[in-house]
Amino acid sequence: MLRRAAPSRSALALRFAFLDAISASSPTDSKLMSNPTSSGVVTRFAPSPTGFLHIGGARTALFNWLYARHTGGKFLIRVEDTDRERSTEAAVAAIFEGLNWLGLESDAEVVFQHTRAPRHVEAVQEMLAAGRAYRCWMTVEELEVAREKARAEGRAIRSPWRDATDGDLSVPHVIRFKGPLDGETVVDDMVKGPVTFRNIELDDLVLLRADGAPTYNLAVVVDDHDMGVTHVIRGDDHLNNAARQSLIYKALGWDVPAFAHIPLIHGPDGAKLSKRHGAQAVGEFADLGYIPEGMRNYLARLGWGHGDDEVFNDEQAISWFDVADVVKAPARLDWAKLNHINAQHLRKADDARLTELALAAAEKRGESLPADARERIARTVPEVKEGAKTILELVDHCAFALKTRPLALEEKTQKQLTEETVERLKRLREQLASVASFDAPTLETALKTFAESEDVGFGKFGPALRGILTGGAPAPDLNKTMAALAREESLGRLDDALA
RNA sequence: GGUCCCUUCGUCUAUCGGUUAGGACGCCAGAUUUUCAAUCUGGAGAGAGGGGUUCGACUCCCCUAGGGACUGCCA
Repeated sequence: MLRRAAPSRSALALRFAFLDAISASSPTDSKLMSNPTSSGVVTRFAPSPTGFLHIGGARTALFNWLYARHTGGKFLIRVEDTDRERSTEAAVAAIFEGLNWLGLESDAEVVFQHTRAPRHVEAVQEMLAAGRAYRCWMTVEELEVAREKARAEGRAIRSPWRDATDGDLSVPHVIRFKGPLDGETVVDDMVKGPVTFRNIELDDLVLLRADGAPTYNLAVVVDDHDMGVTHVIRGDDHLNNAARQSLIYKALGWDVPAFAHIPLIHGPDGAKLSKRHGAQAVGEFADLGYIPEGMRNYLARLGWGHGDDEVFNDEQAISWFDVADVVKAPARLDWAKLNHINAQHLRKADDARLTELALAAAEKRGESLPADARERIARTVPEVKEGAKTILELVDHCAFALKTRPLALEEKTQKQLTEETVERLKRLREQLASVASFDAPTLETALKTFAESEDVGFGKFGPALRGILTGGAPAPDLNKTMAALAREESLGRLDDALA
């Protein structure tokens, strides 16, 4: 089901006349139309490739993705690279790397906006022919003066060429939209509610630059229409643009899509997110050890909620998400809560996967690792993952198992190794050597049995044992620590210290 | 300057005219204890201010204050 326009008779006539004129040579909107979806909903994420994928952009993408999944619709991606000067290949790559890491992939081929320039120009020709656009020869200097004057008078800027009938076509000029001077435009926003703008306040924005290149405000409208986008979910910095864009839709005789302007994400201090707040790029969050599902959960909870639900999976998020429930106010990034949410997902994650992530993180850190690091981490991860908030913490928690014999003992441990304790630990060593299976539950029993047989509490040998096994590194319960080390390494470390 | 948006514990949020204003993170205290965490229990902690409307406002309206966006031949 496509969102076809329900244009007025005159607009329709103009449109068809124009399409006949350009006929087969120009790209038409039909080839971009996505296939019908069961719900008819089509959302999109339209990043501008001038930098990395910002955390705020990631959340915008997530909301679009969630809404499309929730409604059984489609999620599309379009790269807004009409500004050829500022768009870079590296940025495109970085954005997709971030999107892929988060698991947000387009349901159709990605559209690069700059390739659609002919179609954008086509739409402008149409508006020009219909008297809904005009050529403007204002110079940069004239514009500056006019802008200052308009600002001082507290009104929108108007070009003197708006009603001109002549002009030298051989001289470079822009083409502006000819907006209505009276009446008002209402953006019925799904998040903010109806927002009314008086048309007189809306300036005539440039559609085509002097070099003939389309501008953002023109390109979004044409592409969203051609791609069959039904719901435009984006940052609320575009709310003002929505009114101008609505006018363009109407001038073209097209249906205006539903708009949902979501508030931006701010830094912990409430100011716009910037470098001094730490990470901004999703790639940085990945490097800090956050995992995609944790990130998705946290991001979904920023500016949206479903009752008291805090920790949830994708399936739940998809079934619960609705744009109507998005919060109106901007949210602040809270690292502590991100850590907590991520920790919840980390403990549910598959051990083999965590092992690989931890190994990669350790290698990336440039740590010198034993040859059997993977095996050591694999044994340790199940015992320590409940205490880790990030992959980086997980690596820290594995550190004790990655040490190689003989371990350097802390001074504290050496002091604890009195003759009595050494003898006791030697007896313990013999007990441990004979346990049937070197797993945590069995070892726990063995330790308890040993303490009882010695008629002492753990305090009499636990700290020293720990020191010997870990060299002072943080580690889980002694039974788990030994299980992670396995029999040979555990006994070996004991022998090194008790010799 | 103009237009527009926003405002519940420190933070994220619930509430959609009637609640002791709920939950989560964080924080504090206690429990546990063989380190660091984790875990468990308890606690402190909020409707920006002022007017209305109403029998009754966090909830609806207005004003003020504060924050933000836009005001580009950037997106």
